[in-house]
Amino acid sequence: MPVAPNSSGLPKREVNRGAWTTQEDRKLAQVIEVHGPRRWKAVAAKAGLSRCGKSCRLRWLNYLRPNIKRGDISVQEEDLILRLHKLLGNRWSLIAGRLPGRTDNEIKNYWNSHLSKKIKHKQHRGGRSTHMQQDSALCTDGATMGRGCAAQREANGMTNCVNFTQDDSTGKDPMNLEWMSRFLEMDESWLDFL
DNA sequence: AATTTGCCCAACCGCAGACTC
DNA sequence: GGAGTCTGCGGTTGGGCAAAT
Repeated sequence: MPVAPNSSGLPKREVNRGAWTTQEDRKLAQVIEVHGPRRWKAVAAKAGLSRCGKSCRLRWLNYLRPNIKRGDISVQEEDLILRLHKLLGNRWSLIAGRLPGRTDNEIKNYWNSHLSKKIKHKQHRGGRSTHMQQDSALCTDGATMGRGCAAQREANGMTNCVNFTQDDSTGKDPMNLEWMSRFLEMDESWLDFL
């Protein structure tokens, strides 16, 4: 009975899974240093790792990439996440793109473990006037809204006023959190139209 | 001290769009 | 234009750990 290939094309049995070892990290970092962070399948092969390309990419983006900030999300960052989520929905990569050094995975985890609970808790205590509550009114369930809600807004041309790209996700973006925070304050006005 | 429960986060999976031939 | 491959994204899972019992 042949082993069914996974999405990377490699037989499941031959692919290493689970936590990365420091040795694997080192090998991956070395290859990326030489060949750059692209052609992930080739990177995995060159590094001699029994990992699929996707796994290598994820490891690089979420852990090995330079300028990564880990843990200790500040109050300012948290506020920014809340505001951006209100505008963009579960578009974690876009939100992460506005938070230098933060990854989409980290923000997604932070949202799911901290902020979504905060919002629920706040909602439970009554009142629907804060922007956090508006958020849940816009997108009833953060976990299921996903691309749909944000895509809907894109279809309505609502993201035109906020031209987000991910090119600056490495932290080179000159825009700082304070600027973005102030911008979002202004931008909230369009929510009244919803 | 042992077991259970709940939380956090790294990693995986499936899908869709972009790219290449 | 179409098929195959690659890349990026968001949702979900499961292992490890700490707190609670």
